[in-house]
Amino acid sequence: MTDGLDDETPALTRTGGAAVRTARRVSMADVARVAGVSAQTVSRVSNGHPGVVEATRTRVLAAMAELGYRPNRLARALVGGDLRTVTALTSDTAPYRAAETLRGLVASARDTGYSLWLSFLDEETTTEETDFTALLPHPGAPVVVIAHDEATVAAARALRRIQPVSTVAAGGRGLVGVPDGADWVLGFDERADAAEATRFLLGLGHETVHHLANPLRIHRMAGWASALLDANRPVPPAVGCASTVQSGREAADPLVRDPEVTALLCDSDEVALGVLRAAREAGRDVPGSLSIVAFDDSPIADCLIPALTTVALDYRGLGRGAFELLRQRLGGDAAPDAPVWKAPRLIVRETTGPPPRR
Amino acid sequence: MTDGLDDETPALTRTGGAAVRTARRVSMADVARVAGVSAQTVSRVSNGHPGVVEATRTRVLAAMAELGYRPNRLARALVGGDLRTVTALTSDTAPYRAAETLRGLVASARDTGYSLWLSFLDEETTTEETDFTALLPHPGAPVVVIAHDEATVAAARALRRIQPVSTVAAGGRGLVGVPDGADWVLGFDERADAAEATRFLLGLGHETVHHLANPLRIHRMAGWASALLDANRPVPPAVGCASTVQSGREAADPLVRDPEVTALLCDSDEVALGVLRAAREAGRDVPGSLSIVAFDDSPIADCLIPALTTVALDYRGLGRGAFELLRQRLGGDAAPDAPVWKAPRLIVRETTGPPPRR
DNA sequence: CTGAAAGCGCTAACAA
DNA sequence: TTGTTAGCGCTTTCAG
Repeated sequence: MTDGLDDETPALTRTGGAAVRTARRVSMADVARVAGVSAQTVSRVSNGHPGVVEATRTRVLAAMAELGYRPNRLARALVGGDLRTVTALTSDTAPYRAAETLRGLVASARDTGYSLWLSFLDEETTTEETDFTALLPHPGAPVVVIAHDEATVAAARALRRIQPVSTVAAGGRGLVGVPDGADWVLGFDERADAAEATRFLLGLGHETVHHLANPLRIHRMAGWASALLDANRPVPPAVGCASTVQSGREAADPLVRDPEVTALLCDSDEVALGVLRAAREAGRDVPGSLSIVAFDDSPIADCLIPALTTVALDYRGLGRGAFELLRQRLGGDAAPDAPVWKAPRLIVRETTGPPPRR
Repeated sequence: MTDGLDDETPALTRTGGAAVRTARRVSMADVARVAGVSAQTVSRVSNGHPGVVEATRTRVLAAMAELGYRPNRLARALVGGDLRTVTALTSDTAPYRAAETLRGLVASARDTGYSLWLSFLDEETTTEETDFTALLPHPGAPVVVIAHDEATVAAARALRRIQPVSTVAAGGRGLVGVPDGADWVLGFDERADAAEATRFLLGLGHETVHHLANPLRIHRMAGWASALLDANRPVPPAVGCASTVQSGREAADPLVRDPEVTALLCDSDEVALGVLRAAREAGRDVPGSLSIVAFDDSPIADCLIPALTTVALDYRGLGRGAFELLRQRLGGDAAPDAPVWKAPRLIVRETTGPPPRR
């Protein structure tokens, strides 16, 4: 190696087929040599340890800059240090909620110099008998599980057993099987949100409100039921569905054929889309003969016809919050006590109105 | 907190705040001791190296199983070995395409024992002056860029310069700025797909077809234009838009107000949803006065009202293909020459019909 | 066919 | 305040 400056990949390309190895990284030793200090001092500077006199510090920093030094996170992690990586564990990133939560997670991770390792729960592999260690970059790696279905909730629990401190289930609060109030769980106040939406529908004059619910979200159900009870209304059986368009369509089918059903609370915008289709096929006019309120306020809500009345939920903020909580539990910083996400907000659009006249 | 029942966290929790270290992993040395061989032999077995007599092999394997040994990938990578990790680089996982591609990637990665590192391009950080090394787990890490917009395309190009072998742009072929025919790029035959969709619309009797296009997808535009030209039809200016619902709605606005526009080819289902809304606001009936064909066949296509005529594209397969290609380029296996994804397919639903009578 | 030695890049512990 | 010694878990030489 002669000059500096080159970094990139000069002659290397021709290495011939297999795993081209990059031009020997600049290591701490290199920096140390240039700065005329020991590797240890470079380490201290690199990690912002106290007790390095300003003069040397500057010298080391200069050498780092000159050489384009970047610490090798693998080596750092190997000695028990921090890989500076969060593992996001989930079963699907396609649903709006999951995608947004992930985005929030990634954003704050990056802001703090963390990288994101993404692990998917295998759909086939059953129950808790998953090999979680295989899902992690290394044992003990901090993970945030983005919990929104049975598989992810089970995973959150199982992980707790293996890794006491480092797991946080974003969106988990209010899910069956996730201990409520656990300090490693983060989620919206689903009970209040559902109650509010239900009251809104009641206020429009509906006799009662039906619920197309994700069976996992017990707090939503509780909020819905109690709002009904408080108003002395009958509580119809909740109808279970997954949080997908198709599932919504199928689950809604019997409901929309029942003229008694005039107001419907849906688990998500995706579900509501399916409901809209089912209603149309059953000849139900929305909102003329059927009102719909959903949750999420994803980008589709605004453009559907009719546009969806829905509760806007800040999943991105939730993702950010999950990361903060994780760092905090890892002993990083003090608790970030400012509220992390925007308050939920019922956005009234076109799918809601008074019940049909009898 | 007193009770039992709460399972989890045995004695470990009390370690006191910071990074609880898990109960010392079992290492190669441990296995070696139990098997009565040297660590080196364990390594050989672990990596399937030849030249280990069957008897020892079995013994080592038994010891591994007994101890629950898992190789430490960080240590392995540190010595120049393979981290067994793919980095997916993209700007957003929310769009259906990106989400599905990612899924495919993750699926085949897992099947081969790889993990996935997810890196997001920073929206703010401009141009190619991004610090790509910072986006990678370690220098030289193999990455698949899921390219679908300017930022990702730029990233794909920039990465090439740094890492000759290991990048593959899924979905990149046919994007401006990605060298066509490059053997590190994988994508659908967008030209043919767009031409087919255009011909379909022409066949319905439309005088011409307008195009709400992602300006990056030149091959789509080429296919569309040439289908028009082949049929001796006028080629109207393509209207640019991003691949989002809102962008579709805005971009479609002038188009749907123009009665001359009777057929519209849209960049994605998301865009088409926005178009549907714009059409509705302009009082255009779909498909009565305006026909729409989109691309993707995402879950929403089927449930929109009217249901979307769209070209189904197998992004999941694309993701799988990208991973295979990557492995192959890394010198892994032979080329997987079986086609990796399902052929595109025009699914005719409810947004298409003959043009309005004049 | 198997083992021993050396070292990847880093940090904890101790010494100076 | 700084340097030295060790060693994380693994793989690559090179010997036996």
